[in-house]
Amino acid sequence: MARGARRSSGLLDARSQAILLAVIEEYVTRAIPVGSQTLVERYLLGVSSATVRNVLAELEAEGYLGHPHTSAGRVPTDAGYRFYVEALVGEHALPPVDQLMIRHQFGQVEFATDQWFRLAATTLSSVTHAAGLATAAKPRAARIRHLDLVGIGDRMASLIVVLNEGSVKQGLLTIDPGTTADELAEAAQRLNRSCLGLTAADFAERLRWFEEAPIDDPVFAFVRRAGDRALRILREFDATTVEQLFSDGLLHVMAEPEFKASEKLRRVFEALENRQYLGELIEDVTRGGVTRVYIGRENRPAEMADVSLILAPYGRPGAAVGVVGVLGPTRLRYPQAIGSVRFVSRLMNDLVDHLYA
Amino acid sequence: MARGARRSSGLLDARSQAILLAVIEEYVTRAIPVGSQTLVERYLLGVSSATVRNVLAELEAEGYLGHPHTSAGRVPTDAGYRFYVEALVGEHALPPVDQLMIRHQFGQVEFATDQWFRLAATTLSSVTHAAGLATAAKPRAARIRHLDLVGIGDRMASLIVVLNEGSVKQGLLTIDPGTTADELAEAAQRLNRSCLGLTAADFAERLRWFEEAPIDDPVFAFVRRAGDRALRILREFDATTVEQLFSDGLLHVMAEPEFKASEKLRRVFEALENRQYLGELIEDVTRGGVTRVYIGRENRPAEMADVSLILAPYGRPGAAVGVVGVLGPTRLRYPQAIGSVRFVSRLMNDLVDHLYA
DNA sequence: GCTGGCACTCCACCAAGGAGAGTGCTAGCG
DNA sequence: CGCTAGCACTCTCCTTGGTGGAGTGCCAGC
Repeated sequence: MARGARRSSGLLDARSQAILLAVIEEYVTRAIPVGSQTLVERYLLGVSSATVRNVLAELEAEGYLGHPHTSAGRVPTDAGYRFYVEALVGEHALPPVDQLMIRHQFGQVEFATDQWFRLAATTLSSVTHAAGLATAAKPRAARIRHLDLVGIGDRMASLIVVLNEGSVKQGLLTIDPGTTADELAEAAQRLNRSCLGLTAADFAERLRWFEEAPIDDPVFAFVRRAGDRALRILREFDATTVEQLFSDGLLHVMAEPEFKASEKLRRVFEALENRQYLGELIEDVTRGGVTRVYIGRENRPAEMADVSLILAPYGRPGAAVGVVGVLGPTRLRYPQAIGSVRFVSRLMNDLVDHLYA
Repeated sequence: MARGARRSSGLLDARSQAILLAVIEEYVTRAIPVGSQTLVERYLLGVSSATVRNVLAELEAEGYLGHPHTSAGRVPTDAGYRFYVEALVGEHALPPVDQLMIRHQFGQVEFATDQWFRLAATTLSSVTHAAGLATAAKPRAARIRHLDLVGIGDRMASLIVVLNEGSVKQGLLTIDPGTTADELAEAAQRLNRSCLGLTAADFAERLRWFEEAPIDDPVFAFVRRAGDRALRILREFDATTVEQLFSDGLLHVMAEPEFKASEKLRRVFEALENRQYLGELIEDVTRGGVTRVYIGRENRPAEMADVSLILAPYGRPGAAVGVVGVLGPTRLRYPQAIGSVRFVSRLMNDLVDHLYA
């Protein structure tokens, strides 16, 4: 029997696909289980509701649709969404007007690196009506581009570390009262000469070499101390998987009917807060170098079973990489969301490229 | 009639106060309206439930208690909490063990200014089980302490601006390809010489003075451009009321029974997101210089009618000030929360003081 | 002025029942 | 042989009505 053969192969004929598509789009917009009647009325399928019911039953057997209870309409399963994303729709480009608006906004912060990531999160959130996520671009191993020492008050100095990808870190350092600005500058210069372009590992080596130098020079002792502090900053930076995560619009998700009046979303937030899983995903995505979609239970943590994530990498694989994306209910406008995420990731790519051009 | 006189004066005798206290503490811990029976059973008041009922009726007439419906127990009103905070309990100091733990945590980030604020928010959140808030210390008018220019790639330079209170801002700048590190350093030095300690207004003046200098010197033109960029950074900094707001533990609030399954909290978040009202409060608190408690409807925006805020200033009024605090349901453990907030604000004070010692 | 007693009120909870939506199945049609 | 019309069935949702219980307000008596 042809039908049996098709079922086991997992392929769907055109009509089944059309109906699956209709179910998903209907469910995504209305958030209520969809029945055969509705489909016939709204999607002009040219067949009767009974026929549609037969097809729906098949789609359910294949695992693409589910049933909240016996006499309810159909709801897409994670597998249904997966098929939808991969075979049925792919990606929708952002409307040109949105593209223009977003480009404009990014244009305004072109020279303020620290705002890029925040803006990426905000933009994605407002365009997709889901939560927007963005991590700062982070190199696998930071290199020092520049060091500076600035006196703050009488017994404190601020150690400023500029990393190769352009981000700036800062730490405090105690100094002897009476240390002059010139002495600080001198110390900074010495450090700069000896540590430019070094990673934490190399820098540690270099400092060990310092260690063997004579101790009696007070400036030298200070240089060593500042070096230690810089090394610590560097190591802390390397150690964190997700340096900074910006998120915006978690409220949007909160407003979705499936999360109204429910404990679920709180769990999701909690899972997000500890960064563990997100860190892994980001690792995944940056390593893979392509946009990834994680639907519902495809997320390992149980708390994330009701949300989907779309993540895209940006940056230069050799130098520094980050991730942008959205988080929303599994009932997500995937084509639009994927398009938006990829658009923003390309924009971020361009911005980061400028830094290395 | 003495009772009538007392009622109009708004003063309460010892027993009424004891009962009001009992109602509030009971309600704060159990989150269910409290009846006369419960009070007699749990608080050993030495009188019968009927007497308690009479007192409760008086307290309600005075406006300290409310009634969800005719046959329900009593619930404190905002005025009730207000009286409780001002006349009945005041502030509870944090348990020494918590103090020690918090001091320890702050000790670990003593030299990483950018982590102070985040830690303050996190700490307050975990100690009070409400949302913790903290703004970075911000001077009324920023002054430049130090400028630096660092080449990034071939046609970009990072402009680093260290402000007087120690925070570091950063912006990008295009440069002519082939500009050497020495030229950048030279430009930075020139800027430093002429703008040290200036506010945005003074700096603008100085730059105007630059304007009139001969244009043909290419380094000079660049210095001018970098100056403009620095000025913009300075002005942006001055313009924002709340430079950075760290919050943590909004989840705690979400878990409270009054917000479970309700739209209310989402509104609160939204009201928080636009920073308008919070900015005003912070202005209030820093100007007043003392810890303030805003209970329920005392908050102007209607969305905030169900939450209370406790905010305390820290920093040096002349130099830089910030705010720490908590946000929770009106049903809050005020004494503990106030104590915690003030403790953390004192800690932050000490930290900031180090910068100016 | 306090207390015990009592009638009253109102919510929370549960069960019953009807409307509605949607299904699965079957017989019949082209 | 696939599609369709019809129909019985199922399950949710909503409304309705009834009950128990918690808590109040008031009154008479100590």
